[in-house]
Order: sequence, then C-alpha cells, then structure tokens
Amino acid sequence: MPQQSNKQKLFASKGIKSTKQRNMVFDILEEFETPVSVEQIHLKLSEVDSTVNMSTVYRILEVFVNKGLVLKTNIMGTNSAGFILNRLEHKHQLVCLKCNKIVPINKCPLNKLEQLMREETDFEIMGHKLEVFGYCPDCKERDK
Amino acid sequence: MPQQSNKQKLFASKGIKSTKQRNMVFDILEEFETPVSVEQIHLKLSEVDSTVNMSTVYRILEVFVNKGLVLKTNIMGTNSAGFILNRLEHKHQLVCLKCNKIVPINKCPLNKLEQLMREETDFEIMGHKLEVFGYCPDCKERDK
DNA sequence: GTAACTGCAAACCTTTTGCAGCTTG
DNA sequence: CAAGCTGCAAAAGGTTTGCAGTTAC
Repeated sequence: MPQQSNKQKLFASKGIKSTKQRNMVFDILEEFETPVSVEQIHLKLSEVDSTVNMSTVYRILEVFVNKGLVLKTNIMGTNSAGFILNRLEHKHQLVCLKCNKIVPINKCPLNKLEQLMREETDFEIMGHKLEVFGYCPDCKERDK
Repeated sequence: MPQQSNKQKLFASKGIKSTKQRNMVFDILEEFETPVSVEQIHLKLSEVDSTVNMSTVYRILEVFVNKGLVLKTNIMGTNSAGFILNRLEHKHQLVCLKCNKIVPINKCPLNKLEQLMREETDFEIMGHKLEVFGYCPDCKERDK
C-alpha cells in the first residue's frame, strides 16, 4: 500500500511519531480543500472512533502546524481557527463580508512574487494565503 | 479642523452615528498599519478614558466592519481577532511560522487580479489580505 | 523500557448578550 | 424626544493545560 507508506514517510521525514489519531486527522485533512475547524475534524473523527478527545485534536494540529504540514488560518465569520493541509498547489477564496458566501478564485499570480521574496528576504517560504473581501451580487443589491 | 470634519463626513456617509467612543476607536485604528487586537485598542483607549468597556469596543468594531470601514482578520499566532482600517492603499506581510516575526512586503501584484475578479464574479470588492508564511532566516537555521 | 502521546476535567481567554441608563441628532 | 449607543455583569464559545494512564519505537 504505497499511499500508507507515503504518509508514514512524510511523518518520519518531519520527525512526527505515527499514531492512530494522527493518521486519522491527517486523512481527514486530505479530504478538504478549504480550511476546516477543529470541531469539524473532531466530528468526522467521531464517526470512526468516538473516544478521540478534542484536546488531542488540538495538540495534533499544533504539531502539524509547527512541522509545516498544515497551515493555520481562521474561518471567516467565526472565532475559530481553520486548518488546511499545506499542499503545493492551493486555492484562493473570494469572501462576501455580509453573508460569508465563498467563491473560489482560480488564478494565482503569486508564484513569481514568492520567488522574488525568497531572494529578497531569505525566508524559507512555505505557502501563502490570499483572501479578497467584498460584497457578493446579492448582498450588494440588498443593502443599498 | 478639516481632519475632524473628514471623519464626521465619513461616518455620516456610512450612516454611522458619531459618538465619543467611536471617534476614539477610529483615531486609534488610524495609528496602526498592521492588524490590532481588541485588547490593544482597549488598552490605548484606557489611557485617555478608562471607563470605556471592552464590549463597547467589540460592538464599535462590528459596526465598522459591517460598514466596510475596517477589515477583520486574525492576529497570527493568537486566537484573537485583528482589526485594520480598510485603507485604499494597503500593506502585505511575510510572517515567520516559528517566531511570528513580521516583514512587510512592498509589492502588490493584485490590483489587476481584483479588476479581473470584479468582472468575472460581479462582487463589489472592498479589499484583500495577503499573508505569506515561511521561516525567517534565523528560525530556518536554528531548526534543521 | 522510555519518551512521547492521549483522555479527561478543569482552567483560561476571547467574544457575545440582556438589561438599565445615558447620548446623539 | 426617540432611536440608538454604552457600561456592567453574566454566559457562551473556543482553546489550553496538568495529570495519570497508555502507546510507539
């Protein structure tokens, strides 16, 4: 099973001990292309194993973030954190400030910018997050 | 005093009633170029008027956000919201995932992208937020 | 076998809310 | 004056932590 072994290699390469819980959380993260809340992850986990504790999820995500496997952002319109796998490719979002509707953006002019910044600042760049704010057609009309 | 009157005009144009507290919060926001937490705002307020309540600050910021005067994001590495004036010009940041060091980015290739999105999605676009994540030179070395 | 991970329960911090009194236009 | 804003105190929501028991290497 090469899938399995890829994940194990990834964990090993980052110095992350492999546990049942960490494997499950990672699998869940792989299913999503937009940021997921801890609650969502915990809920999905519960379907398979209802003994896994919320604080365990928090701790696992903290490890993943520190090792660069996952990016932590926040979920628009809430006070909770959102977590997303730090894939090489990525998605951007256009977010309505009023109704929180989300429209994906399919263009990304930032790869060149990243390269430029790498050279200028000597940061090791892991990824980026772009959010564009505005009012969607519906809210735009309703409000004025 | 033309400054003052500009602010009043801005409030009026958005249908925001002018109060002592709102004026003070707005003035504080003007001092910052990166997102500020509610606590920071409340602290600064206290220096001038220690009777202003935290919940008032929250409610004022909510109004400002709903009227498009202010953008709500989050402060990296914390669980608290960050607020920043929705200026026409804006700044971007390069954030170290490890030590949370922040380096400003002086290039923004996104104005064209905004225009493009406006046409494609019919959103009324108010602004955008770009965060680039990585490890700063110091942390990059320290860790591997 | 040992260091690291997990579950549980409690603590902590941030944000929201109901209500009574006060301010602004 | 009326509508809307504010202060206070309490509740709600999200996240972190200490500890004892368990698991991965």
